[in-house]
Amino acid sequence: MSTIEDKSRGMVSERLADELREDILKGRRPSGARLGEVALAERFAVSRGPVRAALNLLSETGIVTIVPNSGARVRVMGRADARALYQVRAALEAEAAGLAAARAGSETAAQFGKLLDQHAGEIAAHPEGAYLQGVGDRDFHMVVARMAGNPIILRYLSRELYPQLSLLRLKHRNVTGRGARALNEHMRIATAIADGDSEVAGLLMRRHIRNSWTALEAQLSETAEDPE
Amino acid sequence: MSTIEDKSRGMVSERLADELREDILKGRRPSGARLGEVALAERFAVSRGPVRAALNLLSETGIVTIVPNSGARVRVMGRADARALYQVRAALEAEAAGLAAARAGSETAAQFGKLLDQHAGEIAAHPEGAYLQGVGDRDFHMVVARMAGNPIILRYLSRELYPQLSLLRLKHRNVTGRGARALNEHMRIATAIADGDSEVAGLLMRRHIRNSWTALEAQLSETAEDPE
DNA sequence: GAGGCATTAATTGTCAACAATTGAGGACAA
DNA sequence: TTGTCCTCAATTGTTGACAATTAATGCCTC
Repeated sequence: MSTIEDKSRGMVSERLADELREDILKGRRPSGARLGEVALAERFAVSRGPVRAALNLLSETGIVTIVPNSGARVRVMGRADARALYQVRAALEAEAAGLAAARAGSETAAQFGKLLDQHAGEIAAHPEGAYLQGVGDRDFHMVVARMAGNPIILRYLSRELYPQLSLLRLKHRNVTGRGARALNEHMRIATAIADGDSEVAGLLMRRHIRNSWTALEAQLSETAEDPE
Repeated sequence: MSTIEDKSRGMVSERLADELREDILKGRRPSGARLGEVALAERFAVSRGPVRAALNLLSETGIVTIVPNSGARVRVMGRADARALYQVRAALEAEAAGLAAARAGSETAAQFGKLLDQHAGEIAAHPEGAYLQGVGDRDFHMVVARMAGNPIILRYLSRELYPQLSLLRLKHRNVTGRGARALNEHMRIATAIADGDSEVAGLLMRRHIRNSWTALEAQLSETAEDPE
């Protein structure tokens, strides 16, 4: 079917990276799968140059690991990786929440209200756990990250940590009905940000992510494959 | 002279990246300088393939900016970039200090003592400000980052934030005798870490970096080139 | 039969030529 | 003189062939 498909704007290597990222994050090409350059080049009807560039791009985001002279594979996320990920996430998102609070304006509360109402509707429609894994939860966190006004934080979160999170969640689909609790925590964070209370916003965000980690860790324990 | 020089192990692209990074961080190839692929390829007697790979590597670290179809340049760090950098640094290093404290053992205090004694000696030898810019200050922060045991934090700090810091400091050489004060702050942080006091360690580290930013910001104001 | 070593097929790293895009410079018209 | 358009040189993006490294296969020795 699709050789490289639709949008012909931009560099081939970036379109390739987009395709591959979607493949990986959608569950095709499972963790550990080889990503041979020749195979990919044939699959997308393109030479090996752009393929290499695309693989390098994806290795930056952390969803692909490249070992020199051996090749690229879809990253396998272990328990230690997940823990490290959530630690960094807690630090960066707490900072982001604090910065966002410091920059909050008079219209901030209304914006958050609209967004969270929408999320509440989605949760009501899908009562059991569709919230956390979809784009819903990330939306809130992305909004906060953008509000922080720090391009480095935004880049780390959107380009590296969140893709890795998606990869991590591929195997632990049902994030047991934490949706309602998460939404509640989001609302409290939003209030603190809108109030301009940096300290509380950062604290609540940190706690929120810690709770998220606790829930995920329990799941990791259930489906325990390997001790480490 | 040197074509690619000495160590012939490893990939050409990585050796190239090392050479270029050193060139940039040593002050040759000033901010904004073009990094044409053909020129670099001839300069290092190598083809354009590895040059492209090396430039991509350096753009990941943030000391080179690449605009598609236009080329690569040494990054120009503005005031906003510096502020964002120090914000992220504060968040990540505070987290690292806290994690390090949580993992501290009985030998930690002795290790820090040895390191900081050495730093004190260096400061005594070079009373005016050689401390902060050299490898000395970074050494302490690197030790803390390693102690944290979080590979993501370590990678961000060593591979991205610190190179950018070096680039930023290229134009503001003399970090007015903050050496002694910085060392004092380091000692207090080390004590907190060795005591296993995560909260205080994180707090002190955050304050330490905030102080560092204040000092740098003053210098940026003095040599104010552009309003932004 | 098991372990170690040379050989070989497969894959990645590098090269040099080709295609496409960009930005500058100049000519021309208003 | 100024603004616009066109042309062209320079640079990046892509391609396919060549070299080097790796990992597995089979053979030989113990």
